[in-house]
Amino acid sequence: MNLKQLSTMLALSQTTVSRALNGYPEVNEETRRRVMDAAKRHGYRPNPSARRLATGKAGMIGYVMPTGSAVDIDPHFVEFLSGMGDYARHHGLDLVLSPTDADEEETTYRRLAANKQVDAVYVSAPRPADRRIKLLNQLGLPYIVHGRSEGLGFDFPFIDIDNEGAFRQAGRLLIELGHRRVGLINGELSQTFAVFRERGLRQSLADHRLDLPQSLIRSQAMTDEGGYRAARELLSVPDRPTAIVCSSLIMALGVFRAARELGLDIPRDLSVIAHDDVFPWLKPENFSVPLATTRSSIRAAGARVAERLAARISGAETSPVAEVWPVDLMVRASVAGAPR
Amino acid sequence: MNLKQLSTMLALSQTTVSRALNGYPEVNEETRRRVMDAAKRHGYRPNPSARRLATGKAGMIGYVMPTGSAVDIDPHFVEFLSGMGDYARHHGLDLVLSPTDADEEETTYRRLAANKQVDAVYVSAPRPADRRIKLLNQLGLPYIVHGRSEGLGFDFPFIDIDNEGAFRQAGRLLIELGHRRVGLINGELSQTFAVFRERGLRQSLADHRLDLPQSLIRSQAMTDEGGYRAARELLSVPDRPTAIVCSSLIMALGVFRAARELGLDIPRDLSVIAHDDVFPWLKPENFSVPLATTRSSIRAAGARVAERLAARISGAETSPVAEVWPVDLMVRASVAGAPR
DNA sequence: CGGTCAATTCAAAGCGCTTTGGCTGCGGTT
DNA sequence: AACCGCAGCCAAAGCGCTTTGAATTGACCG
Repeated sequence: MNLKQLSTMLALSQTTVSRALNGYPEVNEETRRRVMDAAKRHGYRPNPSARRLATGKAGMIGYVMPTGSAVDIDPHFVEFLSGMGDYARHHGLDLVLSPTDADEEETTYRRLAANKQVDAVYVSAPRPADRRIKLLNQLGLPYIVHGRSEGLGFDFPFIDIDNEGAFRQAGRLLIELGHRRVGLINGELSQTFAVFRERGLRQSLADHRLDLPQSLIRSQAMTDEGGYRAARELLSVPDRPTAIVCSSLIMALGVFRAARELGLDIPRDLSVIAHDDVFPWLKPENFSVPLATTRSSIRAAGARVAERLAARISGAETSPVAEVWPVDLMVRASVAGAPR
Repeated sequence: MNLKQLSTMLALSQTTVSRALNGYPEVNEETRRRVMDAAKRHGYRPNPSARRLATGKAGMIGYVMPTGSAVDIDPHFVEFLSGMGDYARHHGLDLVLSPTDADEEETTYRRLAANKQVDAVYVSAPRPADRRIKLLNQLGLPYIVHGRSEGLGFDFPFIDIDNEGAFRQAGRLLIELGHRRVGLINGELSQTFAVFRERGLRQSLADHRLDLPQSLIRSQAMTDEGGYRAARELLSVPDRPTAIVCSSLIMALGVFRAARELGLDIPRDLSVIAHDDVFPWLKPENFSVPLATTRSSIRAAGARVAERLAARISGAETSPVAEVWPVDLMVRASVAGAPR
């Protein structure tokens, strides 16, 4: 069932039917009703390829997905995706993933833009001075960055959580509890969020004339094993930290394991705070000692990004709006006063 | 730069240029070279919408993604996706995710098929007698199922791992080690894989005239908390199992925690074997006691599904090929002889 | 009563590509 | 010398939709 068939069936022109369906005003209300009705009854659905060709709009949101044996997509991605799906579902948007070799990202963005394969894209895990953002800006393809980038020299639309504030809060709490040596187990510093988190923690310490020496920092892939290794290293020196702030729940698993192996009791000997992106399958309150966290739902962020992308596509949003979400500090049993 | 421009530029017809580019034989080799050359030099890329409209082929693989606040996409999905990406990337295929309310899946499949938005789809997490499979079969949209379904009354193309064999092996090992009471912490039985795993374990026990009573089985969502709860229940009775087989690494986290709380030593008091889908961020060898697993890379499966979908699209594969992958049993320190 | 205007409707021109159905030469046949 | 067959190329017809520019109609105006 296509437009032509439908319109002859109704003894109307394709023009009118098309307009009736797309809500144009210059169509008689009764005619519109007839058309809508017939369309529904015959299950008419406009062919998206044809529509795309005619309008140049794709009705899709794109994501350039770096892949390759060396690239691990982390589990945060799927939560974020769920969030985008939550929004997209109600707005007839589909999501297109374009898998790409890590070193061909640029080509892929260009292709998506040139072909108008998608109306907008989102950029995740931005790095400082991220080249993708520069490129997108120049291509004129609508986009939203999930996270932030620094040193780009222009404003761009993003949504991010207040990573700096989150870790500043975490640090402040620990200091108030008497901790003086606080360790940081972070994601890789090539990611902006990790830079911000370090900055936040450092600042809370500086506010109390305390230091965050390099020896107390580890920055690496956010895996269970990474957390474990880092914690072993930090905790195996004589002057070990009495508290650790850590960038993900998965890393925290490794931290707990390391503490156990070293015979350190949480929170008596070691306080731990981790950032929680809110996974349905791993919850901080279920850790062997309920884990204090800085919490922000990455899924909610996904939904919001989709919403803003839709706004940019429709032209409702045009300026480089910066949106920073506050982060909740959830105090749980894994923090306590510093051992003395 | 479009076909028309390119062809006038070359003083050739669109027909010839199109054919040259698409490798049709009725084009002079030298002409073809010239065309190819000019196309590359000017960065010509055929507009996919136009091509789609003309050919009816989409160049995309679809996935109907159930979403909604009640629906959690589990982290396996992203690994699977990575795998599809690994293949798709080299073959110019994009992936389209159509987020859908759980109860509108059927509509979405129909839409994808009717509009030819995608050339093929894959179906994940199949249930027994899965209606989606029935529907796809009838719609004539190429598809591959990742996993199996039973009781459909016809053959369909799928790829699955040998869940039954895996858990049979796991059971056999435990029995040989002297275990007589073996518990099962499974995913929900609405999923076919869970049915197969239970069947496999039951069979290994039956081979030795042993029973798998309902009291030793828990089937539920595969979360850390689920694993914990189930393990607490199984282990809190007087006649507790001496071994537990468990359907996922994430659940195993909860099992370990429960054992720790109950003062049970792994493997002295309790042997544990879990199924490992191979996550880069959580590895069985890094558990507090290295965890024995039945292992199969879900990412590899994703790549293979993409490959077979491509084959079905091109017509290279037509029959309902069933592909079942063997599963490796990785024996590690979490299993030992039964306590006596 | 001719003319104007707003409300509706329509025919037709694209959008950029693939594909059908020729057409043109030229070497080779008979 | 007339005829074939084939390699190579082309014009034009779609694919199904949106949108431009015009036509039609009836109400309303002076």
